[in-house]
Amino acid sequence: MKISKRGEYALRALIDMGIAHEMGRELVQIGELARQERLPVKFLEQILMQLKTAGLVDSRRGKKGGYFIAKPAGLITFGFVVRLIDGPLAPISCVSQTAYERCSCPDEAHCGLRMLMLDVRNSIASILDRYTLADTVEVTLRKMRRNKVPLPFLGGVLQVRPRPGGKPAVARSRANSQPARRKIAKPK
Amino acid sequence: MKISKRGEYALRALIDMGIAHEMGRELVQIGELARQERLPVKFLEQILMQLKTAGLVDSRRGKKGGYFIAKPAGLITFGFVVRLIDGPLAPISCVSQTAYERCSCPDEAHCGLRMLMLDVRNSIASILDRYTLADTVEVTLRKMRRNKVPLPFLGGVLQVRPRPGGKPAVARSRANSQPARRKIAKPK
DNA sequence: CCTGAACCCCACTAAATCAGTAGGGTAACA
DNA sequence: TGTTACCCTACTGATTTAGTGGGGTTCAGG
Repeated sequence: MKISKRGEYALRALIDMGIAHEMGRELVQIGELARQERLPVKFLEQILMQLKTAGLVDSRRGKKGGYFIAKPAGLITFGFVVRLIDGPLAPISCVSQTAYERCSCPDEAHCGLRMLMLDVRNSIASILDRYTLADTVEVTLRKMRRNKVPLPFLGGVLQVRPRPGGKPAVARSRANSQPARRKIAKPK
Repeated sequence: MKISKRGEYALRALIDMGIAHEMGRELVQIGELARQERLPVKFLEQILMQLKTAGLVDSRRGKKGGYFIAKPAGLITFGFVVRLIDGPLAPISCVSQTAYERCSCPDEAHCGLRMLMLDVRNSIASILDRYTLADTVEVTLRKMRRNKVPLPFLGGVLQVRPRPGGKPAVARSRANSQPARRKIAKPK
């Protein structure tokens, strides 16, 4: 039931970019993302390309370039990203809603495994399709502030100037565009 | 988030053996399982070996041999089987309860992805660790009876004899002359 | 106009996993 | 003693994974 490293890195990078945006940084360079999450630059580059093609991320080239999320964090669900990188959420494809495929069992309507796996897939999807990047960014930042750990993407940030037509820079508005629908469970 | 074919086949075979047991068949031959689920015999054989080593299944050799579940179906959880064949349920290993492994992120306690994936893993585990083979067998049989579809593994311990001569029978007339003395175990 | 930082775009690959095949060996029943 | 069905090991082709490598293009700043 694992997701791939590729998927994991994609999600980490997106969360980082979401946090950066919330901190007033609209551009993040790939090197900084890679350093923050301690993962290989060139691999991350591939992944960001994929996210860009999918419209989740955009970038600016040139000397002061970088990446940024291409739409409001409240509109990016984890389900979308995981499906994009790792394919369907369903444990077996005969219960997938987005990529159904018939399986080898003789009678799908009376397949006990199918009933069970449908439960599992619904349970996964109900989490991953409900939570957005905004939710996670908000929870993460709140927790960091409460525990007084240094926030990322603060150091030497003064070169923030969006291209004309870009989204205006916003300085730490905790108010979320999309209200969180559920609370993320606290780790033990 | 897929489980492997191997895992899927293992679960199918176990469910079949559970049904067979419920129908009064204590032994099921591998060929019958493979035919029922339409999957390669030799591959299934490997899988059953693995289940046997794990103590889920036992077997009898020789001419009237076969496989059977080695303990009450109510004690076999899907979580156990999936973990056995496919490894941990957790989407990323830093939220696995049974096979925790540190990930590359700088601060696990404030990792947004981790919080989310912990939710996912708990949600999966709560289903897979709660449901047993007995539950699924019961639900499946009830549904089959309600919809009046022919039940598999009828015919008690008697088995359909193959055509003498070695070649498999062309027609699949599995008409059972014996009125099935079905030992219907009452659903709880 | 030049330089260098940063994104863009392929190609490639070592290792692992997957999904089986193949081919005997051994126990038990008739 | 022969057949049937389980037991065991090895192997393999295809695919996926997790990256590397190496240039090319764009753009700010001097």
